[in-house]
Amino acid sequence: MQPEISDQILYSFLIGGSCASSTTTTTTRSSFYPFAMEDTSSQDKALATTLRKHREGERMRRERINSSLNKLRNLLSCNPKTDKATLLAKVVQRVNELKQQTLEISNENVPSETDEISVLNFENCSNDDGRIIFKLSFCCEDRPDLMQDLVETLKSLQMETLYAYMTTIGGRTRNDLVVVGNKEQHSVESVKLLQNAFESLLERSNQSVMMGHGGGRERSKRRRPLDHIKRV
Amino acid sequence: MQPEISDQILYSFLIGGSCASSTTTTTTRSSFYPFAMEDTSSQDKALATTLRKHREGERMRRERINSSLNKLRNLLSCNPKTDKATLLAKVVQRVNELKQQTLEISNENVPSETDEISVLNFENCSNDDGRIIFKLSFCCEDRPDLMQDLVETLKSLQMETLYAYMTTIGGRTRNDLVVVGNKEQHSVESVKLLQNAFESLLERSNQSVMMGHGGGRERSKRRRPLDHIKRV
DNA sequence: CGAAACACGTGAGGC
DNA sequence: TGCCTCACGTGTTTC
Repeated sequence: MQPEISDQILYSFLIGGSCASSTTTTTTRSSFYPFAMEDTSSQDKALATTLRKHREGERMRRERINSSLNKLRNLLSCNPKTDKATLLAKVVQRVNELKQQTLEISNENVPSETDEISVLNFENCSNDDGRIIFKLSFCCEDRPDLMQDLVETLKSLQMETLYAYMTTIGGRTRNDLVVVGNKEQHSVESVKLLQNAFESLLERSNQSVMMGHGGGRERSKRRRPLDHIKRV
Repeated sequence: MQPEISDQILYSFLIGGSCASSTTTTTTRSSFYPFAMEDTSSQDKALATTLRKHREGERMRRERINSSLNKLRNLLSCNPKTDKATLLAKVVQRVNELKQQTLEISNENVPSETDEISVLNFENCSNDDGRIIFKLSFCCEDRPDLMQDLVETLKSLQMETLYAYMTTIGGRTRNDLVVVGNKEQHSVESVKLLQNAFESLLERSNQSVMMGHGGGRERSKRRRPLDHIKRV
């Protein structure tokens, strides 16, 4: 876009043609014209090449930056003409969102070392389709028939599983479930039902674990030093 | 940092002091000095304020951009002195990573409309601790005893579940499992074992579904228009 | 016309 | 010293 100024003009300008930068310049200059070569020493030439390198380096730098900016425009799939400031603001927002998402996912599914239950209903999920949705999370000692137990518990409560994220590490398991019930049979109060049902489920887990090998079913082969931790 | 040049000098320079930009300038200028006030008309003053606004606007723009850049420096938790180019390159990389991560997670867990099985072993997970790890994914019609069936199948194969991500939507379910087996009993060949075992598991699923209400267990109450789709 | 965005070349400063 | 990065003010374009 901008017309390229030749180096000749450039360094002549620097040496002789200083205007705003030099306040001592007088009007009585014998030669102001750029191509008056008698004034140009080797020093001036060196300065000129320095400036040229500087200029080119700066251009490369701008290219690198703008290259990344364009990539970001594509990644956020926004208008190619989006200006830098708004683009970067959007990038900040997006990175924040993505960071939080992955954090939630990766942290949520790590089994805790103590037994826990959490039940809540999704008030905001009020699409009025006659269903009521609950989120259920619990951590406990793992056992082979836990899944079966879980399914039967929900069946007895007349509830269905929508999503289940289950993680088992070293004998302990964390389960995050989204379950639905009919509104004819369930209300917000069913939170307590779920709570009670899964408390007894965890209770059964503990008993089965505490009975040891001789009693009920055999324990998981892999043990990690968690058995000594108190139950809540 | 940079010394602020007064508007006076500035617009005088613009009008009278044109050097490199104007090629028609002659040496015979009566007044070249910036502070020759006799030349300053109201037009010049207007031009000066225009320039001042322009300058300030540009400063604001830079501030907005650099503000976002600093936020990104914090978000990526990298050195506050990281230069713009490398910072932006890192941002591109990070956004790509995060995008792919969340995409994998959110897309992987949507049940497909056709029955599918995929088994592979993690060659790269060779920590030589006597265990061999497999990743197992399958989609099929949902049924109440699926989980129990799954657990029993793995038990018969002498394998344990490390992670399980299960999603059920409208009667169809997708299960992604990471299972481990002992290296004394299992090798890479066990991929086929798993494949066969879960093919028959899916086969049982189809039979139980096709038997309808009269036969086996009752079907899920929520139905979506998928039953007519051919099985593979 | 003004407001806003961009690329440019330059001076300053860090290593 | 030279190389690199930044902030700055400007000329230009677009709406």
